[in-house]
Amino acid sequence: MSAVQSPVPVADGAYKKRRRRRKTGKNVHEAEAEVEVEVEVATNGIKRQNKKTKFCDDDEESEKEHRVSEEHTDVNEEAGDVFGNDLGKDVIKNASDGIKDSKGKKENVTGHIKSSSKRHQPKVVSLDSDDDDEGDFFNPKNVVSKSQLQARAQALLDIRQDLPIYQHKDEILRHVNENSVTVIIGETGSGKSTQIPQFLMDGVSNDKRQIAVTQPRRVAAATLAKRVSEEHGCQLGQEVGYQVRFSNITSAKTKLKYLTDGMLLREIMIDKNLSKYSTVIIDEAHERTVLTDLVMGFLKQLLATTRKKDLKVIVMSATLNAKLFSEFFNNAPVLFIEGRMFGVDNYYLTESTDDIVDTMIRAVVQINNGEPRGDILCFLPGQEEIDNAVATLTSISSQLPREAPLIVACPLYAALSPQQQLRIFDKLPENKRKVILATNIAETSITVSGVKYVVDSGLRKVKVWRHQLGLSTLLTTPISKASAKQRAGRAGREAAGGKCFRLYLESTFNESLPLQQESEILRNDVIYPVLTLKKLGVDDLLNWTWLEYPGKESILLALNVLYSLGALNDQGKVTSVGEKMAMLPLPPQLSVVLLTAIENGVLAPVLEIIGCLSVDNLILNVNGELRDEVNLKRRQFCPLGTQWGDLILMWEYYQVFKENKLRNWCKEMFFSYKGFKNVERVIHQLKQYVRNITDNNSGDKTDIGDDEDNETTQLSNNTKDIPMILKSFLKGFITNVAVGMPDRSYRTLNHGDLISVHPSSTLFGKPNVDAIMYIEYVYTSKGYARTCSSIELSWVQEVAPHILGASRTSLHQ
DNA sequence: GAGCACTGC
Repeated sequence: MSAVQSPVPVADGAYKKRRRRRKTGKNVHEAEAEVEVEVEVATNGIKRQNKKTKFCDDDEESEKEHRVSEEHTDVNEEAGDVFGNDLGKDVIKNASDGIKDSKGKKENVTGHIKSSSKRHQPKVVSLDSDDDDEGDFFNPKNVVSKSQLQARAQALLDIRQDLPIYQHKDEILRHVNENSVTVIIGETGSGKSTQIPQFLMDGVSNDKRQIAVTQPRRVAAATLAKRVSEEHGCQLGQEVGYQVRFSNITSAKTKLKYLTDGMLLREIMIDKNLSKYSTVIIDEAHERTVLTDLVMGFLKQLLATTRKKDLKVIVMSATLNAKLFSEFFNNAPVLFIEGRMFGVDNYYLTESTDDIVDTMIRAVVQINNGEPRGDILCFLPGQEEIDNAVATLTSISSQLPREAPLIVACPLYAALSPQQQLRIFDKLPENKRKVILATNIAETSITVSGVKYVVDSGLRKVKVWRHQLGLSTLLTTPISKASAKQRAGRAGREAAGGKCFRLYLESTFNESLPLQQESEILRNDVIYPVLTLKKLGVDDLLNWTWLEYPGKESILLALNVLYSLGALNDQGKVTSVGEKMAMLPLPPQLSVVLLTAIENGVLAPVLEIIGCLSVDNLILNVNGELRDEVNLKRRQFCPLGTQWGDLILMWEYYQVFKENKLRNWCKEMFFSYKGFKNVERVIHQLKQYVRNITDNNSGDKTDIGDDEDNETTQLSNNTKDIPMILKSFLKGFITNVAVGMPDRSYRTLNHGDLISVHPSSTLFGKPNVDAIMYIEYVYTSKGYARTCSSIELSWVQEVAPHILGASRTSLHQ
């Protein structure tokens, strides 16, 4: 069975052009003109084509003008003329495809926000530099004088006042004042994330409480806080600050705080009433991360009870989902704000193909030969496709027509080292054109400047949790319309004339792409959410205020897992172990490991291994000729890891790093220096949590030796007790054991399924061991166990006596 | 026998 579906049949580089037209506020239904579009194809064997296509006004990507009714007027889509003109109908359709579905249903739509000419674009700062040794993204070191700050703020004020949103300050404030929940829909570039919080801050200067603005990503929280502090004319961390994991740049003076939604959830666990906040703004709600969903569920609950009168909630989202949010918060009013994106023309294939990389390359070559200057951003599903495309483009670039710019292909995905990632920001000479081949990382997380052309495969990889099977699979699937739009928008950030080439049929876009991606809470297991709810005393999980109900099966599975981990008792109440697990900033399984390690007296090494597991892309992949050489060099540091597998291997690497902390050593070994620095921060943070936990248990004190010269006997005595370290892990990953079979395969202990050691494991390619324990199971082309350790089967019985007997039968089938 | 998308505490 192939995991890769190719839903977007693609042809060899022939595009149908579809002009997108900017609306002017006149009758938008006026024109259906025909234009001749010439598409010149220059690769070998591809014909030159002339295509006639429609010039139509079904405007998905271009700037929109949202006209809306007087406040609280019910808008019926069928009755567009409540607006007094044809626009009304279109506004609703554009404003939210969700609303489009609800024919005849009522919507509260308020506000009218117009456009103006200049654009607002906060400076993009690369935070991924390998030189960043500091824990904080931004931390003001050199204090600037008050007058300098104010001069800067005054300069920025001109830009701010030119934003469309600025003209509607009073209107926005009025709606927020009159409603406990307001939904604000705004496109990229509308300035909603920077301006609305400031409006509120100016409006409630006598309130001692804070305004919180949540973001799904840490970098976004930090970047926004920095920008807004400048606009506000203060030092970052004074009136305006931010708080994310590992950095809290706030002070007693802070009125406006940007934070990640995970951070706010943590604050909810400490103070259910969020009493220090007057207003909570949920930004980027359309991304529908698990954490954002949970926060919204809690806010709804809070508004229904204790904070009914004095808490203001604002949900901010891109154009989709207005209906979902509005209905969830008891038909809260919806405000629309116009964005500042330039129009992007979309092109589609006229014929389908099954080789996405090949088609991508043809498209790039075609653009390079025929289109004016401007970088090309390509979206591909994964690393493999990107590496292939980069290799091909690099090899053919010298054979391209001399008059065309020279193609410089740059890969971009998370597993690349920071240095490699930074290549996308290089300035190139006139005669070269940058072609960035990226995963989804370029859709939201990394913004590249200079992009004028986007080539979109229409695919992405998604991790899908199958609760029936209890495992996750990594699937290549079609993106959603919302995603397609977001990707296309990357060509319209800086100038007009951007183009997006979609490597699928227009009918595929219209008819088969889903409106938006399935939310994360439906795709993932809900072990962490369920534990969080239990910790907060929610007993009736099935009837909790879920923004989207994850399903009974999924919840029951989570309850089962939590029960077997000891987090819940027979009655489904959270145990003292469960309480601790909920507070630890770790996945529940790793929390169990950590707590077990305390009992087993192997806390120090286990903490270090958990630290390594918590950091992504620590040990980088090496491709090509270097691979064997690097593997050989790495091996000299890990005599134990070679024998015991990946967990111990990581630990040995970390020991070497800890000794000298050499940047060059990391570079040579293809380890991420920055990653190891992050491991240190995780360990440091976890030690603080462990100290809190053990302090609360009087008499059961564990010295965790936070600093080097304070290492106690408990730490140093047992560090080489590998079996005890691995047994601690086994406690949390007892379900992830596979037994070595005589035919060199492995079969899982609980179901007897076939499983393979992932090629990235040190155990890969070695003779079978007695049994393996793995941290993660992924199904791609087949079932793979990642991060494997060699264990003895007898340990399973030792750690969890009930497991082995029960599963014998399935093994011998 | 040969390969993982992206976040968050």
